[in-house]
Amino acid sequence: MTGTSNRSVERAFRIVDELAENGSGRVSELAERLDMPVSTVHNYLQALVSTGYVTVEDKEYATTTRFLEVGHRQRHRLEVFKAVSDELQDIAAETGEHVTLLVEENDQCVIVAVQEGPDAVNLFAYPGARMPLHAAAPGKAILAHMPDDRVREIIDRQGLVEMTKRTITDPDVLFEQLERISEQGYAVDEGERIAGMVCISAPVLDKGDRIRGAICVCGPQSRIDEARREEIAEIVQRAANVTQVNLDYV
Amino acid sequence: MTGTSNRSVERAFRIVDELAENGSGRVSELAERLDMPVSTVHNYLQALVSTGYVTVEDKEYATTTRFLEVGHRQRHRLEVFKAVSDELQDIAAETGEHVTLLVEENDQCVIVAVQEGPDAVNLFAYPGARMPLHAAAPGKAILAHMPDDRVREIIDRQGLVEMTKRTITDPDVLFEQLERISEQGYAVDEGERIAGMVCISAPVLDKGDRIRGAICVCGPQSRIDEARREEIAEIVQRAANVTQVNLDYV
DNA sequence: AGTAAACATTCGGCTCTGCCGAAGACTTCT
DNA sequence: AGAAGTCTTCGGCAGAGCCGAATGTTTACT
Repeated sequence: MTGTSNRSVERAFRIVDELAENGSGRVSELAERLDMPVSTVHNYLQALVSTGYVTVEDKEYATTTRFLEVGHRQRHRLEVFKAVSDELQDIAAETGEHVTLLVEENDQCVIVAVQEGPDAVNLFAYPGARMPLHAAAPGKAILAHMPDDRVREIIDRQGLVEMTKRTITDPDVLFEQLERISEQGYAVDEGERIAGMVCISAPVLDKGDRIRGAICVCGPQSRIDEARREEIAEIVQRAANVTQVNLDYV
Repeated sequence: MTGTSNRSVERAFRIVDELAENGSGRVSELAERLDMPVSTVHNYLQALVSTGYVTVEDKEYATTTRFLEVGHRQRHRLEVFKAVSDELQDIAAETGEHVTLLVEENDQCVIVAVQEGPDAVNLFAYPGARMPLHAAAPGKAILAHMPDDRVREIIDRQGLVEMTKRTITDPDVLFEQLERISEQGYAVDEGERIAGMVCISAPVLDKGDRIRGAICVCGPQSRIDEARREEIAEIVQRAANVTQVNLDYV
């Protein structure tokens, strides 16, 4: 964990990040945005093209489907993804809402799979999308099953960023909630990440009680009252349970 | 297009490729496989970790979900992907088979989206998966709508690799088929890429008649006889047509 | 437990590579 | 046609990456 790095690698991926950010990318445009000399950016782009991770058409550079490929390959090796199999689709059909599978990675909560039910609201949710752990139901479900000092580390490094007026920003409040979540077996958030959205999420644990991910259902507040919330909680917990069992056979 | 490159970038992505290939990755293991000094590989991995594209847990290095993210972002900007919207799902439901959307990239045929119908055989098909253009129905559908000299260039660079006994390996035979495909509006292959598989594919063209991609249905030969084949051809062509129209509004 | 073997990580001095200014080719405006 | 902007090539220099060897750490075997 020393500061050992490699400028070229860093720069190459900064360029990739920039391309991913706003799809486009002409040489001088990138050079300006990244504050690098034009000829340098040009060199890097040449190199990236020759790796196959970037293409150029009419001087317009863009990332290729290699990223999709690498991403999907990794996902297929993710045990919790294999274990969840058709559960997401089943829940989506049963609840009609927006269903996701999420895992923790680098102190963040990352969507691994998305399944939209027939009534799903159009969230900006796609595999790979990230969010803070403290600011949504799945993240809280995950934190609730981590050792306390690990949670504290994450808070130290990432802070408790406010995403809406209802986001939990007080560590004490958070820890209190995590306690309750771990007891009741599922987490809820009401507009803590996106105003007007309710999310209900259950954790997936392995045999050693290590947290492996969370299954989450999201829908608009207007549609999800107290009663419906408990109904969904049941469904999500059941799916998490099935996944948990599957984990042993993947 | 000169040989200008950057060793560090090249090496970094060779490491990523290796990680993607077989998920695993300890330092010395990679060093051996890539024929690089251990300390060098170690340095690169450190650099890659600091970019966020690679993680390490217990000395085991792996690619992160960043790749998924970058891939999906790019896909969302791909016009033909947006235009196809729910068509794939509809075809999958209607035919019960394995349905894909593919595009050309760097002389290859790449899967962009997959939708499995209820009876779909389990192909090793995921977004980002690549195949030669000449060896399957979608690739042929795409080639059929490219200028002849472009096709010839691709053959020159890539050759006509034999994937099964039935793969087309003679340029003359290929050109003859492309002619017929372009006339009849769809392409078929019977075990040319995977023995025992039949694929039926229709091209998606834009207003300028430029080829943008292909929609493809795959199923086992046993289930797809002459009559069924024509039925599916109808369905695929209809979907391609809808997509084509949508292209103007995305 | 103790020892050995395998592996990961740090260090540092040498070399070669990435660096970028400037010039030259294109392209796109006015 | 000229001008302004952009892309690409070139080349000499500085410092970044390189990797052998030493050190620390884990694993495996006796």
